[in-house]
Amino acid sequence: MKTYSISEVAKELNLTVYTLRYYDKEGLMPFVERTANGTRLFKESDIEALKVIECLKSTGMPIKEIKNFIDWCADGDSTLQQRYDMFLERKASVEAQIAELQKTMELIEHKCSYYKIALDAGTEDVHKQDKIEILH
Amino acid sequence: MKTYSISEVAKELNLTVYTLRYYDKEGLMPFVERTANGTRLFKESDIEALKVIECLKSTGMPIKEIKNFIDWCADGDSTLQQRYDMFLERKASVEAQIAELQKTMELIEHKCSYYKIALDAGTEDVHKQDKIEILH
DNA sequence: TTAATACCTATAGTTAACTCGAGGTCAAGC
DNA sequence: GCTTGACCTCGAGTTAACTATAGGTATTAA
Repeated sequence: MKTYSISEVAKELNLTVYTLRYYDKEGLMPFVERTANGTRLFKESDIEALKVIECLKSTGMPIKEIKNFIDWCADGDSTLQQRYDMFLERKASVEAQIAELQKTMELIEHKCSYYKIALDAGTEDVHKQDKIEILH
Repeated sequence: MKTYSISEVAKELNLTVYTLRYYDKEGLMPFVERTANGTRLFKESDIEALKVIECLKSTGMPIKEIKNFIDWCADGDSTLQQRYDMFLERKASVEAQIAELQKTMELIEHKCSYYKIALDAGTEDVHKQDKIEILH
């Protein structure tokens, strides 16, 4: 079975080898095997697992909680409920984050048009008839 | 003109007074006036400005960059272009973040249904005919 | 055979964004 | 007059997630 070195995996996942070793130290990669002298050998399935870890990280989940999930995976079927609940919770969290970003986007777009108008006029004074605001 | 104390503003914006003082120390609130003995007096417009700061923060912008923007605001019309460009850049960044979260959401939803099926079956083995994966 | 290169561990340092404690001022209420 | 509570500054401490360094081993290339 084909295996990959830590630097190959780092390149593939756009991480540094430092980061991967850090994740390992934090217990996120207990499944990665080693050679007799200690060098990590990543399997294809390990890379897939790391992609799931990256996915969880991109939802803003802290590493310690991701470790809980990894531990549950090793515990087998008795933790199916926890894992299901975790993903439902992640789903709700991501939905909330998207909603928040969309709300943020409204203000940003308002600022874009505000500054477009000011720039075309050459001065912010063009907005003086708006309710007074110091910072737009 | 009505003014607000730091704790009133903290409550309104869901921040702590520590955080507000920290922002001030970092130069995000040069416009907030003080009483003779040093107590901050927040105007309505200061609160509006802080909402813009919170908006920028929620786009992931670091405090030091937000400070640049605040400085530009104090510099007047000569910085209109920078401020416009900054908001265009924020807009692009937020769009990218939403797109990223939507991609994340796909995997999360896949995991939700994966675990729903496993949970109903009572075992993860129900997915054994899928391509072999260690971590789902 | 030696020199470069990729790997390893352990440990220390960095950065951002808070968070808190000590020590002090000041206005209001008893 | 004295206590309480909100405010202040300054500086130290915290936390997460890296990031880097030192010192060492093993494989490969000339």
